[in-house]
Amino acid sequence: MSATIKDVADYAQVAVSTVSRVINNKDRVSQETRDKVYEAIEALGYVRNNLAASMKTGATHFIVIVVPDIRNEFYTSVIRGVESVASPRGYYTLVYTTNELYEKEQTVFDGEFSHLVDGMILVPAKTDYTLYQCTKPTVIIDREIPGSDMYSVCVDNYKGAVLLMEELIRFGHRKIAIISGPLKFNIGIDRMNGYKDTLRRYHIPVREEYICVGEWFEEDGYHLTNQLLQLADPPTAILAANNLTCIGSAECLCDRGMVIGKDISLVGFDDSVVARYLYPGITCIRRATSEMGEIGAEMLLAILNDRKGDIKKKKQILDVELIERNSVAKIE
Amino acid sequence: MSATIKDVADYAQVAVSTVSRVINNKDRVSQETRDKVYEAIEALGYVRNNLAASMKTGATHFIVIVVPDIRNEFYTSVIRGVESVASPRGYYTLVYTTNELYEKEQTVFDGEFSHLVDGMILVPAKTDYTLYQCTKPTVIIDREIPGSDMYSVCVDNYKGAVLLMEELIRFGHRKIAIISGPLKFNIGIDRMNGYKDTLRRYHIPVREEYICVGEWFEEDGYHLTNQLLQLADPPTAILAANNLTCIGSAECLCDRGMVIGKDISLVGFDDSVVARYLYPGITCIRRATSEMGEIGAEMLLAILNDRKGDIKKKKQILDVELIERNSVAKIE
DNA sequence: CTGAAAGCGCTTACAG
DNA sequence: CTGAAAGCGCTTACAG
Repeated sequence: MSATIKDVADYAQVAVSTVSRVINNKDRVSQETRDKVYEAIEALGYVRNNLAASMKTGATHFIVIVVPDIRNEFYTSVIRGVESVASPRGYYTLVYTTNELYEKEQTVFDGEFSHLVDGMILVPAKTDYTLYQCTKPTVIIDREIPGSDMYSVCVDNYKGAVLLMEELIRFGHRKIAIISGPLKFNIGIDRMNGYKDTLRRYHIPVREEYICVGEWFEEDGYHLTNQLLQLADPPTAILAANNLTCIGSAECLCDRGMVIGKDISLVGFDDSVVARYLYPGITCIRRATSEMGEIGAEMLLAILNDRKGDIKKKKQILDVELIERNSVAKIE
Repeated sequence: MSATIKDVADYAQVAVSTVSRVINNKDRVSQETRDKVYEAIEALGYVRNNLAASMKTGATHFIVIVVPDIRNEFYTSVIRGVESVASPRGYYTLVYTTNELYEKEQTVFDGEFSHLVDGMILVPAKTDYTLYQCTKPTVIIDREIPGSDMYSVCVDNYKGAVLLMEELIRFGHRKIAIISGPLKFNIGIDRMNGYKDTLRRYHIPVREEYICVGEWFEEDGYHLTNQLLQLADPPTAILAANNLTCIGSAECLCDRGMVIGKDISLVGFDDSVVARYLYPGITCIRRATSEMGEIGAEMLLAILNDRKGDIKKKKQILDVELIERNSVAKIE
């Protein structure tokens, strides 16, 4: 087994409390004994068991970021953002994937992790977070639970949808469909409202058959697109309300031999490798993903270090931006 | 603070050892006291501090998977594979990203994590792992350190390169370049050997100017492709030896207005979203990524649970497969 | 079947 | 400046 603080103390012929003092740089310790201790540590290859320490101090210096799916580049960007601020501050970031399984999210909240981490950053998959209030400090990313008062950082989803709609309308589209996920969180609700409000503002009738609500997955994008194309009066443009549905939609279009940006128009919420590289490039909304992670981590660390005062706003809303590519055809 | 085993014991009016027995299902405990304990647990919302428990038992039931970059879908697939076998066996999987920073890998090896986890799965970024031998049980994924005797699971890199080369040659190519990463690990060495050996086998001269060695990143793929195209006698086909260099190469080609599969041919090692969706679809080698994670996790759990006998081979080599798409032009 | 006690590897008042 | 002791939340022989 690896050496313990006791081994070091014996080797250096001092008390364990002295060893503890030098490795924690606390109190005054004479240079002489300090040297002896370092020598012992070196000789024994000692590395402190932080977990044992945390039993006394209460702080583990671990934070966990919980995401629904690690293969979605949106989440990995957020993770990178979190790590980039946590690491230099001396916090380890653990990644936990729920794989969209409710039981796994439950696990986190029930506290299995709560002894391991000082706080968490959460991209929730489900909307029921009452239970969640009672555990460690937490910051929510991306999805806001309507009515909750938790710390959170989101983007301006409404504006994103509006920008997309205005772009389509500018190109002459009036038969515009939307493919969205569930209307439970802000991300569903706000984007849908942006869609409908913009139509109304331009006096374009809202047609129920153009509004598709599935889950946020690729397969939903695919089969809802299929469904739209079978309509008697199919849309000329589709707004896919997240990265996966956009990919699924594009896939469906390709499989049917339709050329995006010519035969049909497609715009997406969220940039992605696919949106970027799929010919001819898909016009979409870019939001500050890694920045969401960074800001979320800043908030969490502020809470953990009793600097709540540093947080100007409990709920941050970041701006979004339209990336124009070539997926929108001109309608005469 | 949350309730402890002592709180539960007090509430149920039994000894802490008794509580420990019922939550661990050890020894005989009368149904009556068992009920009392469960009642107390319920009432207090007790959840056991596994970390405290691990101080006595020595087992944390955490494993960590260390990857260089969490945004690379190859790694995330491996992670999914690991999780899918660890989770049902009662192990938590932690993800740790080194972001290609040597110091961070060092950290893991130096043992900061070793008290937290029972074992690790590692996709190494650097080749120097002598130090690494002395910590917790470990399984290496993807990259083999030449000469090491560690547990590992890799793919048949040599065969992959050969399949790609034969495909190009079948289409009439003789001026074939390769873009590779460093020739330190098996993944660099074996693929390069597959490239050269196949050329020789078909009596095609190996031209030094067609052999590009950079890092494994997108930007390397980009600028090495640029370099190749500026040659007096540029290649008609490029073999990009991993997913990122392939993406970078494709990007460069697009930026120069060249049509892949017509003006030039490109094949890649590793499938990816981009290879799949980038018009016209890039022919590449698919390897069993999540399976690598699964097998690695199986091995690690076998070691942790004293079932080393279940491991038939200390070093597993998985097969690869050619995915034909439309990125190879016919040379007359 | 159940309890009292020791100990896992640390930290932190409390003395000196 | 340094040491002895208590305690963090558990588990596990050892008694009874």
